[in-house]
Amino acid sequence: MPTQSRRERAREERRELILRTARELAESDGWDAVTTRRLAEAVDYSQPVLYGHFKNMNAIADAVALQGIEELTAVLRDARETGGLRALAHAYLDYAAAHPAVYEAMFVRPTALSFGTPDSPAALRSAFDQFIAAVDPVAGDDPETLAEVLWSALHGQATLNRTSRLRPTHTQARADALVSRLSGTYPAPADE
Amino acid sequence: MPTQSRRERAREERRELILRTARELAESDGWDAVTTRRLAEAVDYSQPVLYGHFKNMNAIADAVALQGIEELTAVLRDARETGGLRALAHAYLDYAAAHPAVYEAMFVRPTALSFGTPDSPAALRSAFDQFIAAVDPVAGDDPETLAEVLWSALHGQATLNRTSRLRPTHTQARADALVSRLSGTYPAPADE
DNA sequence: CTAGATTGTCTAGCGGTGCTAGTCTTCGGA
DNA sequence: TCCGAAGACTAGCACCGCTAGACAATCTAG
Repeated sequence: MPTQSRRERAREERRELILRTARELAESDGWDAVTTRRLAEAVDYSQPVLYGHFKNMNAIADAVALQGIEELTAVLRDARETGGLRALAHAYLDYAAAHPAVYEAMFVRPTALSFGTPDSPAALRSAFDQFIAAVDPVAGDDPETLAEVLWSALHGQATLNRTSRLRPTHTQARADALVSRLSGTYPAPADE
Repeated sequence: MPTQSRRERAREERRELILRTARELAESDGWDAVTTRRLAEAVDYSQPVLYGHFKNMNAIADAVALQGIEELTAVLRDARETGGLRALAHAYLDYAAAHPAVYEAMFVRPTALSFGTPDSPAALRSAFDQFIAAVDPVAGDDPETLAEVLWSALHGQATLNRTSRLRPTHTQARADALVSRLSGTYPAPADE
């Protein structure tokens, strides 16, 4: 049985090598640079080996996205428990800025991951739950809608920040303004 | 002079034919389907003709994006003048939903259009001015930041709506919730 | 210990992509 | 009328995702 297991272990390691390499390649040169040939070259195997582990190139990006969602969920949970809504917002934008390629795989590239409500990979639902928990204190009835508003607003900032479509000097101010307005605590408590 | 003009006119018509066809193709089959061969085939010319009018394939998408920005600006101006912030928000999302490929060319695909503040094609600045004007009544000092917050929030909703990452039943509710919170006119503080 | 089946891996190749060099043809101006 | 410019095309390069088919290594069974 150790034989069988040995093979499975090697196989799993190869899979992770591919994933890790793809992620690094994407993060350093963009997803366009992650081609079957280049990726195969980087892991020192031939292209067909990739297809023994993943259905196609897209499935590799999807797998990276899934990793990212789990990471992001942990980051968001921690931030929310520590510093509430404002901390969560900044943590989200920080993560997107720090891992642009992973972020792109998660939420920008077309993906086969199911987001609706059918059987989302649990990780997805769990990430979204952080948003619901974060807005709960300030949401009226229907926290889910407000959570969607928050998430999409952050997502918009993350993507437009990245593509240089917003003033790079005001990323913090935008995040703060969003949180203030959404939570209803803005005009600045008068002044002190 | 009519001779020279004749050529120029024909050239301009060809350019517009390419642009129109590319837009239709993108809108019906997605930008991935807009390849030099297919596009050339559709306009009944050979591929090199495309390069006589545009530097490369990306420049064609950029040109479509520029058209879209002008359209969108007009739509936003009209909505804002008629129904203020709320109308502008819904008009934005409606435009994005009605012309997904053009929207993608404008704000999702990597583009060579300069968004910063250097010499944005005027159309860009003019579109953004609609957001500033819309939030001005409810913004404190710094309407520009709030305008960026509004725009990115709408952009986030537009893109996540499109990729089925938000509940399709609640697009209106999300837009309304965003506008309410940003303008500060929501559940009514406290409860009555 | 050997025979056969399974698994791993590779080379080679298909059709498609963006883009360009080189050639020919058509047309406007002197 | 002749010539140069502009228009258009065929052919081709290097790359892409992906797969078929051959070969080598390994495990399983007798």
